[in-house]
This record gives sequence, C-alpha cells and structure tokens, in this order.
Amino acid sequence: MKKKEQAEQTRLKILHAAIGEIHHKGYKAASLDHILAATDLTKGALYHHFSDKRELAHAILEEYLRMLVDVYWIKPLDDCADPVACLQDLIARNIAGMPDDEVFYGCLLNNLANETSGTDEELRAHIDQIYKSWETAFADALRKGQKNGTVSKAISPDEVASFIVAALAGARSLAKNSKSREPMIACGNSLISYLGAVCKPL
Amino acid sequence: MKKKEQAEQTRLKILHAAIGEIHHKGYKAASLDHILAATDLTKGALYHHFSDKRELAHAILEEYLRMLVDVYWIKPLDDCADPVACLQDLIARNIAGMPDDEVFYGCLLNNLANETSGTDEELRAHIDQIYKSWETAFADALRKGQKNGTVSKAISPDEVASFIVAALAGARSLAKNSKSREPMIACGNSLISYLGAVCKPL
Amino acid sequence: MKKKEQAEQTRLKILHAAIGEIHHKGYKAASLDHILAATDLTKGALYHHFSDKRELAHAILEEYLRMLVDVYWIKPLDDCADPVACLQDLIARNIAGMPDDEVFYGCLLNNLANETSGTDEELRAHIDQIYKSWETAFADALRKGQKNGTVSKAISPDEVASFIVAALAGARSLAKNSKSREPMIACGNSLISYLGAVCKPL
Amino acid sequence: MKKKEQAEQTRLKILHAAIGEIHHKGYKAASLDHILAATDLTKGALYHHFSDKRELAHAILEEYLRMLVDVYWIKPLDDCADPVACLQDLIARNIAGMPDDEVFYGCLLNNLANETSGTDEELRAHIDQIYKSWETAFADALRKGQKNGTVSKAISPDEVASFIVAALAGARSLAKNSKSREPMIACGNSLISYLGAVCKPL
DNA sequence: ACTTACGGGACTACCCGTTCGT
DNA sequence: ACGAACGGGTAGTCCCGTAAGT
Repeated sequence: MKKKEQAEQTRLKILHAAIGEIHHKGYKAASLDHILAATDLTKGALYHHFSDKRELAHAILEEYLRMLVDVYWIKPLDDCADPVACLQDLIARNIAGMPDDEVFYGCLLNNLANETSGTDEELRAHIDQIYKSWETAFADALRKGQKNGTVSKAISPDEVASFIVAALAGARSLAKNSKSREPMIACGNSLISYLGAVCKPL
Repeated sequence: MKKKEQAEQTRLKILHAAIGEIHHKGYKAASLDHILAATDLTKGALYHHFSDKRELAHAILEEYLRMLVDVYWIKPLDDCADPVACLQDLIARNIAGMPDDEVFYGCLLNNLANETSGTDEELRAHIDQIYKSWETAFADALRKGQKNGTVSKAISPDEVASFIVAALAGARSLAKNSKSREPMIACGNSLISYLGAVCKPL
Repeated sequence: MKKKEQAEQTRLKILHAAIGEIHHKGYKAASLDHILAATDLTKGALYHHFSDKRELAHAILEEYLRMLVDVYWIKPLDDCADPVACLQDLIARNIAGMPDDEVFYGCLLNNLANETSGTDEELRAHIDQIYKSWETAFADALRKGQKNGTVSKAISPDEVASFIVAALAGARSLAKNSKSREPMIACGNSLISYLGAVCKPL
Repeated sequence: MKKKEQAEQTRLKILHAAIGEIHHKGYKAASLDHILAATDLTKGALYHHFSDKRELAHAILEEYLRMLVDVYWIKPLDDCADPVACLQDLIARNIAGMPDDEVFYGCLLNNLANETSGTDEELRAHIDQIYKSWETAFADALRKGQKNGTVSKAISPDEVASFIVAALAGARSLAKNSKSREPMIACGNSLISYLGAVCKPL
C-alpha cells in the first residue's frame, strides 16, 4: 500500500509543476519538458498518470481550480443570513488577501478560459461548468436573501451573480496586464457600492 | 507612386489575415504559415512588412484595436453633457449591436492581454496603454460630469472607469466561454443600474 | 497444478492478442500497450512470459504459424498417391475456404517475412525455416510422385515446390493490396493448370 | 532559374535517401532523421518539399517505382508479335540481370504494399494502381497474342497476367527471406514452362 | 516588393523495457 | 504470476525566421 501513496505523490508533483508552468507561460506555451524538469521525473511518469496535455488541464480544473473556487467563494456563503453583507465582505477580503504574484500572473481559470475555450470544446465546457457553479452559489445566496427580505426583489439574482463574477474576472485581467493591484481595488470598491446601492431593499 | 499603394495593400492583407487567425486560435497557436495561406502571399511578404510575429501583434494593437476602442468607446463620449446617460447608452448600444461571432470569439484585446502579458513585456505595455486610454476617456467624461453637476462628487472617476472596463472585459470572457450572449446582457444591465444608482448626484 | 494452467492461459491470451494486432498493424507498428489493452493484462504479464517483442514474434511463428502451415498444407499431403491431384485439390480448397478477412489482412507469415527479414536476422531465419518446411513437404510429395510414376521426371521437385509457395504468397500480397479475392482465384486456377500441364508425365 | 534546378536537386536528394532508408528498414521503421542524415539537409528542406512521411512514400511510388515497372516490364512489351516469347524472355532477363542487393532487400513496391496497405488506404490505392498497370500491360499483350494467334484462346489474359505478377512478387519475398537467388530462379523457370505449356495455342 | 528554399529547433505523443511490490 | 509505476529515448510534425534570388 506504500506504492499507491507514492504514486499519488508523483501525480501531484506533476500536477503542481504543471499548474506553475501553465500559470506562468499559458497553456499552449507550457512545455511538458519544462514541467518535468521542475520535478525529478520523466516522460514515462507523466504519460502514466495523464493521457495527454489536455488531460493535465482537465485535472488542474477538476482537482485544483474547482477547489479554489469552492474554498474562497462558495463555502463562505453557506449559512449566510445577509447575502449582500456577506458578498461585500467576501469580495473585500479576497482582494485584500490576494498575494502579489497571484495578482500579477492573473487568474489561472480565466487565463485557461481565454486561451483554450475557442479551440477545445471539452475544456471550454469544463471551465464553463466551474464558472457556472461559482455564479450559482452567488445567485442562490441572493435568492435566499430575497426570501428573508435582506435583498431587493427588484434585482435578478442570476444577472447580478454573473455580473459580479464577470467584474472580478475582468479586474484580474486588467490587474495582470497593468502589473498593478489598482484595478482590483477599484473593482472591489465599486462592487461593494453596487451591492449596497442596488441590491439592498428600499 | 502606385507601387507604394500596392505594397500597403499587401501589408493590410497580411494584417487582416493575422487578425482573423489570432482571434480564432490565439497568439501563440496562430501560425504564420496559416496566416499567409489565407492570403495569396508568402513568407517574404510578411517579413518584408513585419520584423517578426510580435511586430504583427503590435501592428494589430496599434492599427486595429486602438481604432476600435476609439470608434466604439472614446469618440462617442466627446461633447457629452451628461456622462452617466452617455455611458449607459453607449454600453447598451455596444452590447446590443455586437455580432454573434464577435461574442463567441471573445474580445481580441482581452485575449491578447491574457495570453501575452505574462511573457512579453513590450506587448503587455502596449496593451496596457490602450486599456489606459480607454479608462482615461471614461474617467475624463465622469470628471467633466462632476464639474457640471451631472455626476456625484462622491465617486472616484478613475475607479469607476476602471470598474466599467473590467466588467465589460470580464463579461466578454464569460460570454466566449459559455458560448452565450447572456453574460454580456447581465453585465450591461447591471452596469446601467450601477451608474444610475451610484454615480448620479443625490 | 492449477496455477500452471492458469499461467499458460495468460500466455495464450497475450499471444492471441499479439497475433491480431500484428496481423492488422504490422510488426513494427504493433504496440505492446495495444496488445495488452486487448486483454485484461498488463506489462508485468507480458514480460513474465516473453523476454521482449521479438520473442513474441518468435512465439507466433513457432506456436501459431508453423501449426497453420502444418495443418493446411503439409499434413494433407501425407499418404498421397497422386501428388499433382492432391496439390491441385489442396490449392483449390484452401483458396475457396479462406475467410474474407484473412484475404484482406494478408498472410501473417508473409507480412512478417517482408517486414522483419531485412532487419532481424533471427526472425528471418525462423521464418525461412517455416517456409522451407512448407516447400520441403511439397517437394517430397512430388518426389514420391516421380517414383510412383504420377509426376513427370522432367521437373525439379524443389523448383516446383518453391514456385507454388511463391505464387501463393504473392497472390495473397496482391489480394490484400487490391482488397479483392481475384488475385487468389487467378493464382489458384493458373497453378492448377500449371500442375496439370507441366508436372504430369507424358 | 538556377534556384529551381537547385531545389529540384534537393528534392531528389531527399527522395533518393528516402528510397534507400525505406528499402532497408521498411516504411514504418524508416526515420526521417536518418534520411536527412544521409543528405546534408535538415527538417526544413524535407517539409518544404514533402508535406509528411506519407507524401514521401507517394513520391517514391509515383516518381520511382512506377518508372521502374514501366522501364523493366511494360515498355519492353510494346510492339511484341509473340507475347509468350516476349514474356519468357523478359522474365528470364529480369531475373538474371537483377543485382544481388536488389534480391536481398526485396522488392520495394512489394515491401511497401505489405506494410502499408493494411493501414493507409491512400497508399494502398496508389500501390494497387501501379500493380494494375503492370498486370494490364501483361494482359493486353496476351490479348493481342490471342488475336494474332500466338496465344491460346483458352486462357484468360487477366488471370494469367495477375498470376505472373503474383508469382514474381512472391518469389522476391522468398528470395529476400532466404537470402538466396534460388526462389527467383525457380520461379523464372517455372513461369517459362508454364507459359510454354499453357499459353501457347495447340 | 515579394518568392522560394531552407535552417534549425521544439513540441507532443508515443513506445519498449525495467523494477518493485504483492 | 502478475500489476503498477516509471525510465529513457525517439519519432513525426510544425513552427519561426533567414537569405538568396528575381
């Protein structure tokens, strides 16, 4: 049973190196050789654990990015009485707590989406699924707020959810491109204002 | 004198084909051979007019994308008395008027930004410059509004401008990835609400 | 004692899958991984029973192809009083009774011979040995016929035997390549005419 | 105009090296790197003149093997009054005149046919076309003989043609595999007997 | 101004074989 | 006896860029 653990360790080592390489260079520009050079492994190990490069991307989506979205954006909304306040808090904390290199390298999910969704239908669908789960969590929270009277009934939860995700994704793009935190701060402040002004009941 | 025009025509033919290929496949995945195959030209023509692939991208940025931003987002704000109304109108019209394939292939500027800004400093700076001019136009309009009393003095023009651009860019990302217009509509509606609720003076 | 049988069963399972894969794809193009995928086994099993890919080919030759030649071409000539008639009958029956896919995939022995004999001396020798036993059976039968007067003494049994085998092998090549049974029928008819016209005593 | 000739020279250099490599190692086992190492050229030159490995094979078929068949087997039958005699002569001369290494490496056309026809439909069709032109030349000659009374009307020209080609191809296989000229001599003698005994009119 | 020929390198995707464990 | 993990190497493809020619 030692072997199984060791193998899983190896798999994760490759996955981690792949995350780094793809985050830094992009999916297409990422080189499997570089990924392996970052580990102490060789081609054999890689192609034992992953059938090809696309499978690596799928694994990153499923085992890494989905978890990140879950931990940072979905889980914290469980059992939230006042979704507007929760979302404001969540946005503020996530932006403030984001490490510099995360800001400068951009959002891996967003990067992957932009680069692959046009050419790889399966990857696109996979990414879409993750984005959808993100939006759904926001929308569900807002719907709950509409029921308990903390959220204005005039807004469409689905639209607001999609808007917030879009704004956050766009801000990460701008931040990466301007090598500056400012777009994210601007986006955070604006979203907080927006939520307070538009989504609260009269 | 005719020769000069013919040559310029050739240059533009390549530029056009490059725009299409890069928009569809992405910068790295775009192949110079494919670009040329889409024209009736060969390597010699390309490398006569452009020093290398990066220069092609720079030309696309300078001669195509900068113009698009100008025509669609900056020029329409000249001589605008009520910037909030102008922006709301602009956003609504741009989203409604965008053709389907533009929606599905995403924003070329945004695609380029995501793919190249991490690895090519010059391209990043060039793209940033275009984004900045976009944001500046929005911010200037808002500042003018603050002076003539049509815009709330409580908001930061720079932050709001950055926020709007970020939201639009993010929405285009989501739309491309979900193969649907919905994220853009949601974003448009929400931005319009936001502008009305937050940026108007009391 | 049961273990031994089970192991032998495993060996045969691999051998069978290898025969199929090599027949369809050729020796070089055949993949050990594909062969194993066609069974429910893995590398460990293969390399337990066979030292390497070449050994697999040797096993196919020794345990499968030699047997086929024996059953279809050598055994039927035992105790044959009139070898010309026997050969004519044998050729006609073998061609008529050959299933379509056998026709279209060609003769495995011939395929192996063409592909490996130039690069692997041991395989070449092994294949040659099988061909030789085939020719020898024909030649011996003809010699016996010469003794009992049913075969013309003017012909060289060795040459005729070699000729028949060559014609049959060539016809299978042509049939495979033309995806048609016709070359084999033409060859069968012609060989029968040849035997009747040339090998019968005056 | 110098450049065009130089380029054609380059193309032929690659083609020649490819013929050698594929003849010696087989199609699948042939390495493009080895082919190029045999010339003073690099990948760029190869992929400028040929789109891929299969195209190389097609070029060998079209520009080399078709010509060989033409020169050695088809052209000599033009203006032949007595096809049986012509064929007998042709077969004898071709076998006698064949250099040793040609015998030992086998017939490139036959090798290609055996190795590729099962997996590449286009190559199969191309090879078939060449074999067909070969058979047709034999059959046409025999038909002419039937008209002028030098060939028995009892035989089917198409079947006999196919048979001769099959026998010759098979003999080259056996010769290659046995590293001996004997199978070809046996085949030549037997075909000559066959033609005399079966195809001559009574 | 533009074409054709070519250099030279990189990438992914295999493949065969070994080793360790069970 | 067999499974699973991994080593190590090579193959074909394609790509960007150069340079000589016209």
